[in-house]
Amino acid sequence: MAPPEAGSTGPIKISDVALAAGVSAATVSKALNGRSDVSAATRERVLAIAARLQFRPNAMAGSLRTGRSFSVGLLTTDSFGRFSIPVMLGAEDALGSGEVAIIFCDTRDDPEREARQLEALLHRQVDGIIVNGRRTEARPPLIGTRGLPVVYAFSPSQDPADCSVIADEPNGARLAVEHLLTGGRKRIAHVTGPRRHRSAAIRATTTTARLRRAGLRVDGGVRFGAWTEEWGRQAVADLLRDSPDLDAVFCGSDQIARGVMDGLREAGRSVPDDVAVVGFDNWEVMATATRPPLTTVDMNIDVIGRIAAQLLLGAIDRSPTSGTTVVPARLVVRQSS
Amino acid sequence: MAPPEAGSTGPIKISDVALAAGVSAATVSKALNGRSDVSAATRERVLAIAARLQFRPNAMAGSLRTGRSFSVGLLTTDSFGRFSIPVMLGAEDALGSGEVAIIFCDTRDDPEREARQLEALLHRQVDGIIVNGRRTEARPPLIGTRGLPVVYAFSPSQDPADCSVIADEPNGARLAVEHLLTGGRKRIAHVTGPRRHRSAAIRATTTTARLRRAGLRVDGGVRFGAWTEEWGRQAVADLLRDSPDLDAVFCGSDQIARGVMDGLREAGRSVPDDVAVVGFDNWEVMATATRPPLTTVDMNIDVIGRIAAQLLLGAIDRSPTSGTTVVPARLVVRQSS
DNA sequence: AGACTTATCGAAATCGATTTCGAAGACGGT
DNA sequence: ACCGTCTTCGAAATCGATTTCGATAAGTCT
Repeated sequence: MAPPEAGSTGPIKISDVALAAGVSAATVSKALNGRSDVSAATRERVLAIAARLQFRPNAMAGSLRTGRSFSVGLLTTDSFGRFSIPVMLGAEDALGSGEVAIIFCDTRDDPEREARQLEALLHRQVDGIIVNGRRTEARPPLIGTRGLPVVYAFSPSQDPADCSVIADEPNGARLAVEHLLTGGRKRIAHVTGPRRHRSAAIRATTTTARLRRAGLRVDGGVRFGAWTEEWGRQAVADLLRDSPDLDAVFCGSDQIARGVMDGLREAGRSVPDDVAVVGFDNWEVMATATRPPLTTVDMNIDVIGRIAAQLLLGAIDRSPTSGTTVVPARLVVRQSS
Repeated sequence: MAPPEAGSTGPIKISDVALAAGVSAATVSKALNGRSDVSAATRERVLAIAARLQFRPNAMAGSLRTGRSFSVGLLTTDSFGRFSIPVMLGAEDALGSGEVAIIFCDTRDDPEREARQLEALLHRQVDGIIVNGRRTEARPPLIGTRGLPVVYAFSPSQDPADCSVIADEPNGARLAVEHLLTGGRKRIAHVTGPRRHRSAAIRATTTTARLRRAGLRVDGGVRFGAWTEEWGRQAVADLLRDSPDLDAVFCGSDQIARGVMDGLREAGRSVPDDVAVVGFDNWEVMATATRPPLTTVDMNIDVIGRIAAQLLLGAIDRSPTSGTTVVPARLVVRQSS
């Protein structure tokens, strides 16, 4: 019953289909790709046989012809995946989940390794590259890309002419402060990361400015420290000593917020009744584990990934975008405010 | 001075190098690949010119010839990256960081999507596939892989003949219990995840068995619940009521351990003086943020990824491995025990 | 019937790198 | 001087799918 399947070695090639259908490989190709000069009867027969044989065209042969590999590289310094995973998921959506493959490369923060990975991606003829990092500091642009489209996601390029997609951190900080102001809070403190981190500096500056516009000051002054719970606990202890009647704390990260809330609880302050707390990052595992769950700023990193991928596709299709695209943040309100 | 670089359109091909060197493409190929029938003088000249032109052989042409794409798919249901990222990093190491590319595919837990992703990977002629999930429950094997090498990492296949690499959870649980016993603890409780989760069941069974071997019982009985801090807090409150003189809690996850430690502190018990706590997962961000830092079991997921990749490479080289490989866990001792 | 259009198909070239195999030249030995 | 050997190189085939273009057959029109 079963036909001899034409030399059963290896995967099915177009010539196998052609042989089984009694036509040439050219006709099979035209039938499968909807070209016009094939009769309806032949087309149907070819389609049926191709389906029965589970024929899958060899992507590499096509790529060799077209010069497009239908794959992009994702070069990231974020080994933990905190920022690279959302970028990747967003990009995957935009790239048609399978249409264009994402090749993941972790540089482990080693420039030499990054150069090697880039070399490998070029060798592999990727159609474009998304560069990602866990810092919002601008990073040195890739060198030696030889005209290949590159989009920087989350961590922008130092060259403003490059195509970068970043989070709107000032907007995020403003959303948080305005939310607290709307809730009637007047004595708002700010605990954040290291002063030298761009993210910390920007969020602090924006917070200070927005409060001044409301005729207020950062209660207790901006507290720079580390992105850790430990620092959150310590900072809130200091704050409660220096300005005991604060009624809100805006934190530079969810981890800090966690420490702050622990500190407040241990000091006998209730959240949100006595003190409201707002975080930054919307790191679900942190924000939903606090007591009560944490109101926080979400930078929409998946959207950044999606837009980066869209811009990359545009650049691949010869309509490159230059400059920086800013993605608005969003406030996720839970019970801590 | 600069030679005309032979029709400056697009990337450098081997024929461009051949033209510039005044030899044939065949000779260039042999020179670059260290074949023997090229004179030393010619080889050096070709090498110099290829370097000057920054020639990079087209990987797709080679793949078309050899039938190998030098890429593998990583098909995962773990969108959060908690388990897929370490697997990916380990695999990247084993795959020579760039030699073999990793194509990341997230199935979003949707079987239909998984089938599409698989189809795309096959179409792309990947040399093999690593399947990953966030559960340790056995999962249905991939169907329609047509002889392509597949290795299941962390989340094994239901078919015991498939090649799976999993964590040694019983070993992990034993390490934790023995560590507590060595520390002189006698009244050891166990708080873990949902009873229907394989991981929870295995860890509980192993814990019970190991304690019995020491002539002890699980203090207060195994407490099944959820993988959350909330559950950890609640469970420890119950435990302190039911068996107030417990001196250790082994937790099924680091998140539970966090809740347990918070509960203990609020009940006035000190860790580790009054009660020792051991977690499971070594999720750094959790384990290092507790007070004091958490002793916990590390399943060596990166090693699982590395071994999975090695087995996959073996299978690609026609020496397939069948059956399940178990990777030992390791105890990371911090200050909570 | 002869000229012309249209529909349908296949042979061959193409993409870029590699490999096989034959050709040509250099050289040594008798 | 002639034959054989060894070295060095290049023409051509190969991988698989697509596309161009020419060939053939069928049908249409005067």
